[in-house]
Order: sequence, then C-alpha cells, then structure tokens
Amino acid sequence: MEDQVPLSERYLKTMGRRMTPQRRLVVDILSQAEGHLDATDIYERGRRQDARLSLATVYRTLNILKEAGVVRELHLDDEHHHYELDHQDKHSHLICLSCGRVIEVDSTAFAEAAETIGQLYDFRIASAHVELTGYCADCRRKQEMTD
Amino acid sequence: MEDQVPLSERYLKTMGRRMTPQRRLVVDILSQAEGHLDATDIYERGRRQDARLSLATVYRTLNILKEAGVVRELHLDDEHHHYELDHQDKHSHLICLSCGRVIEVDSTAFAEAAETIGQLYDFRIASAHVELTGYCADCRRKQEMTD
DNA sequence: ATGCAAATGCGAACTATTCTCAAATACATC
DNA sequence: GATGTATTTGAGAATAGTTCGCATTTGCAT
Ligand SMILES: [Mn+2]
Ligand SMILES: [Mn+2]
Ligand SMILES: [Zn+2]
Ligand SMILES: [Zn+2]
Repeated sequence: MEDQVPLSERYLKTMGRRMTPQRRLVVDILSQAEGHLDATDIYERGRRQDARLSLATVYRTLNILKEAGVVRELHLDDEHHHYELDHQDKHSHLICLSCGRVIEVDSTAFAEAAETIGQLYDFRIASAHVELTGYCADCRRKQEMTD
Repeated sequence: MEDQVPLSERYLKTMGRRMTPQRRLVVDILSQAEGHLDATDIYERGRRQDARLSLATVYRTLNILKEAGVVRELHLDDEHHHYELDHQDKHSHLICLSCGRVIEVDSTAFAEAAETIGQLYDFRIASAHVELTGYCADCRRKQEMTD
C-alpha cells in the first residue's frame, strides 16, 4: 500500500506532465491516509515535510491527479471536496444527510456495472464514484423519538 | 411529468416544513426543465414568475429538497452544483474530464445494487448518485492526433 | 380570526478555489 | 555533465459560489 508514487509518475508522463517533489508528496500523503482528506489536510501534512509547499500547488496537483484518474474527488458534504486514491479496493460511500457520517461499503458490483456501461458508450472511465445519500439507522431512530 | 408539487409537499410536511410559493416555484421549474439546472438558472427562471424571489431562498430551498430526497445535487464540474428532480427514471452521468460533456445513461442496474446495499447497512437511501468520470470518444480521438 | 414558529429578501460576509506573474526547476537534448 | 526551454511553483490578490444576520412577512395549527 506504499509506493503509489512510481505508478502515479507513469500516469503523469502519459499526460505530458512532470513529476515534482510536491506531487510526490501529495501522492505519498494520500497513500498513507486512513480516511478522506481535504485540501487543507493535505497542505498541513505536506508542510511538515516541505515547509515551502503552497496551498495553490496542492489544489493544482489534486486537479491533475484527478484528470489522470489517480485520485477521486469526493463530495461528502457541501463545504469542500475530499480526496482519496482511486486505486485501492473498490468501495463506495453512504453519506448521512443528518449527521454527515460516511460509511464505506464494498462496491464490486457497481464497478462491474460501470465497466459494462463504459464499453457501451465508448467512454474511458477514469473514476467510478457512487454516492448514496440518505439517513443512517441512528439518525432515523432519533428522528422517530421526536415525533 | 407535471405535478411533482403535491408529492414534494408531502415530503416537506414529513420533515415539519412548510410549503410556500417560492418552494412550489422551484419544484415546478425543476420538473419542467430538460437538463440540469444550477442555482442561478433556477433563480433567473423563477424571477420571471415572481420578481421578488431571492437567490438565498433558491439555495435554501434546494438544500431542503435535497435533504427530503426530492432533488439530487450533481457535481458535474467544479464551478457549482447542478440540480435535478430525483423521481424520474433512474439514470446516471458520464462526465468527460476533457470537454465537460455529460452523457446520461440508464442505470437500472445501479439502482438495484443500491437497494441491496441500503438494506444490508440499514441505511435509508434518499438518493443514489453514480458519477463516472473519464474521457469521451471524441476527446480520446483528438488526444491521439496530437501525439 | 389569532399567534407564533418558520420562511423570506436583501445585503453583507465567508471561504473554497483559482488566477497572476516573477522566480525556480524538471528533463529532453546535446 | 552542461544548456535551454517549457513547465511548475509560491505568494498573495481576486473570484465566485454559498451562507448568514436580521427585520419583516407568512404558513398553518389552534
Ligand atoms: Mn473512501
Ligand atoms: Mn441527469
Ligand atoms: Zn446519520
Ligand atoms: Zn470529451
């Protein structure tokens, strides 16, 4: 689960882009992260290793990695985006509209369906992203109590 | 395809919220729209029928309708959100990272998988949203020509 | 009809993200 | 290994989507 860096470098080269220490750092941080990081999280962690890293570079890097299909941009809430590496095992997100909790679920079935659709529409899928928004069991229970 | 209004009203009541002319108007605009509207689209169309409608109300209404599961918030690009009614036939979006084109595809299969997952995790799904980002056939062709 | 919590409008405020541009640097080529 | 150039970076200013504050209005339960 460590070295996503060489792989990412290949993706970048394919797009005619360069590998830089800053980009290496962002990929590295994402590959070591447990959860979903936002741009500021990445920026703060990055500064610990490179005190001159700028936030603009973080954003630029994330956008490039997104276009390369290396990174997924998540819309877990409306405040800002979160990011995760797109390689790891296929999973999707259940997002509770009430408490904001994010439950990760396996989505092998979704991934297969996506594959089929991609072929059907002659569309090269870089990233398949399923968001199921709704209400978790806890919140529904609380809801019922106030009725 | 017309009167989504009574249905929406029921959803609102369930959440202890009121039906207002402004909310009626937003639902009505969405139900008559062909494509995906952003907040400003809705605001401008709304002003034609109610010259005092405010943009803040449009945003507030969309957020409430989203929580009620009446409206889906789409992340078609990074500029702003787009919205569509969540009732109509199940479909998903292929979003080209190069040209921004949005292709609508049937996703009955996705919807069924979502249903199963919801039950498995005891999660009441309000909205299932599949975004497949990647590169459309046209853009891939253009890409190859510049290599 | 009455009362009150909820919703609206307006502008100001917030803040995530992008832009600008001079300085630094990756990397293809020699 | 040195050179040249297109790419990338950092810093801050600028942009723009979205939310907030508050006085006023209004839906709707009683
Ligand atoms: Mn995840
Ligand atoms: Mn659509
Ligand atoms: Zn919840
Ligand atoms: Zn395209």
